[in-house]
Amino acid sequence: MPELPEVEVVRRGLVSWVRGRTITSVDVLDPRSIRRHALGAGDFAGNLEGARVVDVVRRGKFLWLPLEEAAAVHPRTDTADGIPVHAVEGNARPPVALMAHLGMSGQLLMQDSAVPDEKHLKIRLRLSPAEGMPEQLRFVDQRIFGGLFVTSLVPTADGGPGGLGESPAPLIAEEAAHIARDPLDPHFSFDSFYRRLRIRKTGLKRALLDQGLVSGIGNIYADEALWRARLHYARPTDTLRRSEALRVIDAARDVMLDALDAGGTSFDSLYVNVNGASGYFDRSLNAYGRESQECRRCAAAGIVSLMKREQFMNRSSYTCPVCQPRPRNGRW
DNA sequence: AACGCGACCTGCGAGC
DNA sequence: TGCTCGCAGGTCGCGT
Repeated sequence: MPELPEVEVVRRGLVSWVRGRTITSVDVLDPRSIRRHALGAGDFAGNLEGARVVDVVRRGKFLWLPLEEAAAVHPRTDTADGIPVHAVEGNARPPVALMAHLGMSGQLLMQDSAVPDEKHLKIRLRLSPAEGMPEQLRFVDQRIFGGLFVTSLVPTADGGPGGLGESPAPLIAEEAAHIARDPLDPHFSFDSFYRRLRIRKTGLKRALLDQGLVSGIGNIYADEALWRARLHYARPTDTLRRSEALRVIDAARDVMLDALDAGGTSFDSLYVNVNGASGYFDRSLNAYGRESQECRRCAAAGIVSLMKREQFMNRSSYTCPVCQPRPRNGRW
C-alpha cells in the first residue's frame, strides 16, 4: 500500500520521536513479521536491545533506523557451531540498522503504554523514557507482507549517500542496496535512468514499477505520473524520447511531492502516519481508482472522455483513452 | 533479459 | 444471514 510519499510521511513523523532514544525491550508477537530476519526472534531482539537510534533513513519504500551500540552486552545468537556470530566476524561488529518495509498494510505507530494493543500488532519496541514522548514504537500489519529485520550497513555502489535522513547517511542498508535511487533523492541521476530505460525491452509502467531502475513508485503514483505526462503504460521504453522520459520522471516527482504535502494517500485506516492520522491526497488523484469517471484534463478542454480500467501486470491500471492513447504496433 | 504467475496474508464489499 | 468471489498501496522467486 504505502508508496514513497506515505513512507516519507512515516519517516518524518518517526524521526522526532525516536532519534537519540535507546531500545530497551522488544516483543515479537508474530514471527511472520520478522521472517526476513534469518536468525529468528531471539537474535532480532538481542541486536536491538541496548542500541541507540541514530536517525531514520529512507530510500524508495525502504526505511531504516541506523543503530549505535550502547555496549557490547547483547551478543548475537550463537552460530550452529555454538560460536557467537560477532566473534567469528571479528572484534568490531559492522554497523547495523533496524530495517522496515511496510509492504501493503504495515504501520509504524508511536503509542503510550496505556493504549490497548492494536488488533494486528506484530512487534513492540519499548524506548528509553523521554519527556512528553510515547514509550512504544509499534509495528502493526494486517496482511504481513511487510516486516522488520536487522541488517548491516554497507557502502553505496556510487559512493553517494545511502538514503534520505536528518543527517548525512553515508552507508546503505544491505537489503536496500539493490534498489535504485528515487526521484526525490538529490543524487538521483536522470541521465543514468534514461540510459538504462532505453536499453530495456519492456513497457513504460513496468519500468516505472521496477525498483531497480527507479525506486519509490508503486501502482498509484505510476498511474498518476503517466496521466500527468500523457503517456500510455504500454509505451515501449526503447522508443521513448529523452523529453518524454523527463516528462514522466518530473511528473512522478511532482505528484509525489504533492502527495507528501497532503500527508500521503489513504483510502481507509490501513495507511496512517505515526500518530494514526490519514493523509488526504486520495481527493487529488486524477487517474487511480477513477474508472468510468471523466478525465479531468479532457473535461477542462471540453472533451468528454471516461477513464478506463484495465488489468496489467495482475493489477489495475487507469488511463484516459483520449489523452493517453495506446501505442500502435509498438510505435508511439 | 523479460515476463507471467504463484506465494506470502487478511479483510471488505458486492452479488447471490 | 451467510457463502463465494474479486479486489487491495508490494516484493520475491520460479519456470519458460
